[in-house]
Amino acid sequence: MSNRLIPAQAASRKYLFDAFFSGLAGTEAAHEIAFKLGKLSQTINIERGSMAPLDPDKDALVYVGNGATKLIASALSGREQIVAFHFAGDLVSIPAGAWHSYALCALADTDALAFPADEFLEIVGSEPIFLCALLHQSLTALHRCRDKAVGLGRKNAQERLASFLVGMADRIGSTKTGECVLDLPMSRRDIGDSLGLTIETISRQFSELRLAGLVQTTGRSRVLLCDLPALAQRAGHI
Amino acid sequence: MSNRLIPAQAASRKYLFDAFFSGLAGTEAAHEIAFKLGKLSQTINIERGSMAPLDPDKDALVYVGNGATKLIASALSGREQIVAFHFAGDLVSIPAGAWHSYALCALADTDALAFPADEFLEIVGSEPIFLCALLHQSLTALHRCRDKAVGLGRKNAQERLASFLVGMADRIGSTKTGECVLDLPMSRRDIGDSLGLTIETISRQFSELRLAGLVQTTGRSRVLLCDLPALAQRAGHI
DNA sequence: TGGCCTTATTGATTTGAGTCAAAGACTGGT
DNA sequence: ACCAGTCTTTGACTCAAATCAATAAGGCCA
Repeated sequence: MSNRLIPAQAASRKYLFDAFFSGLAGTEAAHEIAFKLGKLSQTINIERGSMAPLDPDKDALVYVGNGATKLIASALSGREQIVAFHFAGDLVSIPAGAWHSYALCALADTDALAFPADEFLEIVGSEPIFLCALLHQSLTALHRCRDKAVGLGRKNAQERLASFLVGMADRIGSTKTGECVLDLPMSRRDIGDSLGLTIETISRQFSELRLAGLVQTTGRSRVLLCDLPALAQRAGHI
Repeated sequence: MSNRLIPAQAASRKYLFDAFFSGLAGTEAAHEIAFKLGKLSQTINIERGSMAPLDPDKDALVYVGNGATKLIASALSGREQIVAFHFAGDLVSIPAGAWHSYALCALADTDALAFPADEFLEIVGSEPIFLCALLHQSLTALHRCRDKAVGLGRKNAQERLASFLVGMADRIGSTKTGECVLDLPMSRRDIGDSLGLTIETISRQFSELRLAGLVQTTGRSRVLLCDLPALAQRAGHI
């Protein structure tokens, strides 16, 4: 049983769809489903900083082939909260008509496949292998979102930043022996919007972590996490 | 395709399992699966205020047959965040070995069925109808959790409480023509732990909403929401 | 019904993060 | 290599919610 979708290596429609689909093949019915999904899918190339062009009236599923995205929720009076980051191989569920309005925005140039959620589920609804993959993706997203909620509800600025860094290390860092090099594709503002803090507070907390010898920064995006266990400790992780 | 599990009417093991299963029946393979799941399931009766006795080392799935529960996440230094509330008919996914430790606690006497998640998925992995139901439950939970994250990250105390009340009205209130009567099974402390606020702040915000004529309270648990649209407006909903 | 214990409300004070403001450092384009 | 514009850092001050403290109300049991 395959639970993990794999990232795409190139931007062309064929590669993108193949990458998406190759994580799922294996059954006899797969060919027909591939055909239907192929027709249903919309290839989107989102350039850094712009929004995925999604129908705001229908729930969407988006497969992120490569690049990186943020999922932004907007409440009244223009306040924005980044609800999740997604990287190559992730599948994002974007609800329409919720309390807040959601938009998917690229942090780097991104190639993706978009599907209307209900039709996707219609097609895939009889194929366990797809459903399993979807289920795992959504459970992973749910568990991440809960951990995020703990941070937003009960942690101070430093714990939130530490938690964010540990989480990113896990997803996009190159770790070895307690150290980790991270190239963050998001700005300080994005980090703030994700952690419920301001850009100034993020900056101050970076300074403190630097002073404590837990991280080093190079330029705007490169971060060296010197001591992951200590950072996880500061993050309030169990 | 059935996406919704139904609540149990009585506490006995048979009724509980039947209620759980009747939301899912329909295929030929159902009988065998029912048998396997029956063997796998553990009936638990959790009394008000106590924790579900779950193996802390294995991911769990819990079907809440009746009653009400809170899912609590604990970070270091004993801080607790309520990550979700669940009512009759809900299926809860509880991860082990995450950043925070999770526990399911009953708000009222509750009857539930507990399953080890991996074995459950093993059994159910080939049956689309179960997977669909699971998928829908987890997507609903994910979308709720995201909306909660927006509140925790970007809303002030009053907006959070308004949002909470509107959400509860949706799930357990009896609504008619813009008004709604709610009997909250959770204490002010629970509300605070869910909204990332203190009990005092909750109390003050209730007072303000009362003063604004948006709610009336009777005793500790009864709340009358006088004007749902206005409340949703205060909640910052789009 | 009365008494006791728990939970909720209200008030005074403190504090951590937000806001406003200014200076410094990257990055991309020419 | 330089310049312009954007992003980041740091500092001074403000404010919303936390904390501390005391009173009031609600619910449960004898």
